[in-house]
Amino acid sequence: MDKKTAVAQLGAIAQEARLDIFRLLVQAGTPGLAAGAISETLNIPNSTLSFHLKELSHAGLIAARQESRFIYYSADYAAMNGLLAYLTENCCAGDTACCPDSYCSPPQKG
Amino acid sequence: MDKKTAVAQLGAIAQEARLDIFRLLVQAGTPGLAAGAISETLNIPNSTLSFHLKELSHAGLIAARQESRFIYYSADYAAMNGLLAYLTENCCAGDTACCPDSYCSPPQKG
DNA sequence: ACTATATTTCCATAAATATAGAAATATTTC
DNA sequence: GAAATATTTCTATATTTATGGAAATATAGT
Repeated sequence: MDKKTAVAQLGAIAQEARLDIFRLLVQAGTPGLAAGAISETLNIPNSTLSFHLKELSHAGLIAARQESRFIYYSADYAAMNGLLAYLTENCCAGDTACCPDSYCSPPQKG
Repeated sequence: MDKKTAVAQLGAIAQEARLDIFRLLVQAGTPGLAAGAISETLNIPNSTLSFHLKELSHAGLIAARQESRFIYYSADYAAMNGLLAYLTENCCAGDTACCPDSYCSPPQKG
């Protein structure tokens, strides 16, 4: 994981609207949701939503796929897991027991 | 986990210098590091470092403890794990098998 | 109380980001 | 090809954030 990438991805979700969007997609699973459905669910105007979707997409946290007139957005789970692993990498100098939950991770390549 | 808190915490580490600082402290373990040691290790001017430490601290991601003339900063692992759990909460509508790694989590209270 | 060390606050400047209406683009159906 | 639906781009404005030098504050030893 590249540091610039991590900063971009964290910045992408460090914003209320985008955090809502991302979590909604994380919970929606691989099929994802159409832009209109997201807009309705979260009550975000189209132009604003479009701006935020582009930010998330540009950061690599979500993917878009066109299907007829709709564009479906879905969470990129591999990217999400990569980011979480980067944050917890080599936690407590490798002593994973120091973390109460299961998030500590050994060092990653890259 | 409160949404505003999550945004504040993500915003705190969505910045190169602060991400470096946070990861350094995550790896340093519970004893933490003195401000001067962080400044030297990461080559960040004192005033700039102080600003960033305050941001991280205010977001609740790190804790400070005074010891003689030094102020030791350390990662708040519970906060970190809470944030990660918030991001992955109810991943894929509860089907944790959809995530390749071990980050998916069931819904949390709050 | 003087000196040295550690850290923070003050300040001004520079840069990045969020918002949403209106217009534009793309796709499907008739 | 016109009408309807879905989404994006353009635009302007308002707000937030990052940087580091210089001065201020705090703690410890002599």
